[in-house]
Amino acid sequence: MSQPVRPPAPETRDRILDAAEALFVEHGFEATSMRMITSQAGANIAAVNYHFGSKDALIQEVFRRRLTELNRQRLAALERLQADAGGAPLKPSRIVDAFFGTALELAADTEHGGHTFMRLLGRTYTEPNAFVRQFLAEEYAEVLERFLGALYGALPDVPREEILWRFHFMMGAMSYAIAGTDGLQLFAGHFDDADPQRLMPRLMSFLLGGLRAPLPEFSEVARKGGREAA
Amino acid sequence: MSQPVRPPAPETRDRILDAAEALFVEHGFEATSMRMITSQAGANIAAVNYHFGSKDALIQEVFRRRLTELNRQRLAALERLQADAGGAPLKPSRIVDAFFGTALELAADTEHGGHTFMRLLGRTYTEPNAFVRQFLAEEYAEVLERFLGALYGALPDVPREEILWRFHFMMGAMSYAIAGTDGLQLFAGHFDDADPQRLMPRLMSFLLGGLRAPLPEFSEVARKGGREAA
DNA sequence: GTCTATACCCGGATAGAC
DNA sequence: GTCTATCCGGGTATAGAC
Repeated sequence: MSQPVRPPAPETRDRILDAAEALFVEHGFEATSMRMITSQAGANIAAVNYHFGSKDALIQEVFRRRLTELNRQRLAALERLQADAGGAPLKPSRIVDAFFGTALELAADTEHGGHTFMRLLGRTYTEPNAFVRQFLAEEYAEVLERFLGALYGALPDVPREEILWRFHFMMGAMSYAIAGTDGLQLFAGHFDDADPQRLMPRLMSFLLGGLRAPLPEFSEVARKGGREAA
Repeated sequence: MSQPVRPPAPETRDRILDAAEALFVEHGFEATSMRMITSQAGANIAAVNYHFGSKDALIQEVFRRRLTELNRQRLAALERLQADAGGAPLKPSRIVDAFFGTALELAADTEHGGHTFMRLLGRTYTEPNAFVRQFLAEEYAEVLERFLGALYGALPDVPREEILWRFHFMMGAMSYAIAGTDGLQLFAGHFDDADPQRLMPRLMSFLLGGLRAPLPEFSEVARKGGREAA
């Protein structure tokens, strides 16, 4: 019955990551104590510090193991589009789908914690915590560069600055879309149809409508009072 | 020289609120200690507990004093629209402007802390903290009811569920719009033009484009793999 | 009514035994 | 690799000064 090499039970570390991810979603980073995490993971308090070094480093690792994979898939989807197009300009809707659709697919995966993670990620973009923001910016640098470049090429008539802002707005909409699938939000009691299956087409319509909207006109004079006029 | 009634120096309480608001924006709720707040406000540690009862109650009061006024203005703007229309259906763009434009105007006020507050509010919609969410939901109940009703009337051909979701998406976009005016976000280094004056038209174009987008089609079969096809 | 000093318990981090 | 003991800083409650 002796197996040649029993894999050296790489358990504790992963159990801590899973427990932390779930608890962070439910309570937030700060309200989740290391004692909560380790007790849920069946580990000792000091195990977090041993395996990760600090609570902050644990948070970072929770994101890293998921985000790296998500952004890899996003880049792969974009590269597939570009290969299929063979040099021709891409359709903006495809690009948007490669970025946001991939994320929503992960959010739809309730079996392996993808949904849990995306809820966490969505609200973390605006985290005040400096090290979290710094880390996210680094993790996203390449993907943003590539997707923005693709959109610039797909929408040559739209000023780049405008595309940049609209991409930013789209990320906000997605963040709230994911958060909104979980009740207990501002619209609690209003949503009759929170079917995750339908979220993707709903969000995609909205995002593309916003991305393709007529360009804004900037009036040189202050526009104060513009709303008051009938 | 004896004045009739010297107003009994209602200072400490307000100084604490101002200090808390500023520190919450910079560090977040949890990372801001009561000792930081009271020392910045020139007050004793126990003053928070005396004036507000707890840190949570202080957070709540920071929001209440600003949010009540913002939502009052929103409702006033909506009522003005309805009075001017005299029973005729409202233009969706006007409704959107009454809600989001009013908020952005507050965000543009850097003199009296409006900007500071809106940054804080934007990221708080998705707070995991249960009591904060609960409180926001109550503060927003009436405004949401009224604005959604107005949009239902203005867009009779759009399913209400769809309007609801799109309103939710719009709030996400606005939240990120405000957060994006402060550098140090994901897009740090990308924005060349973060002029707050231009943010309003930019965001409005996007929101209206999304709101008026063609309705999504829900396929009955699972759409898995739809993106992979060329 | 307003404010202060202080004591309490909980949470994160670390050292060192095993 | 894991656990125990301990330290320091955070929120909170209270007693009492003004």
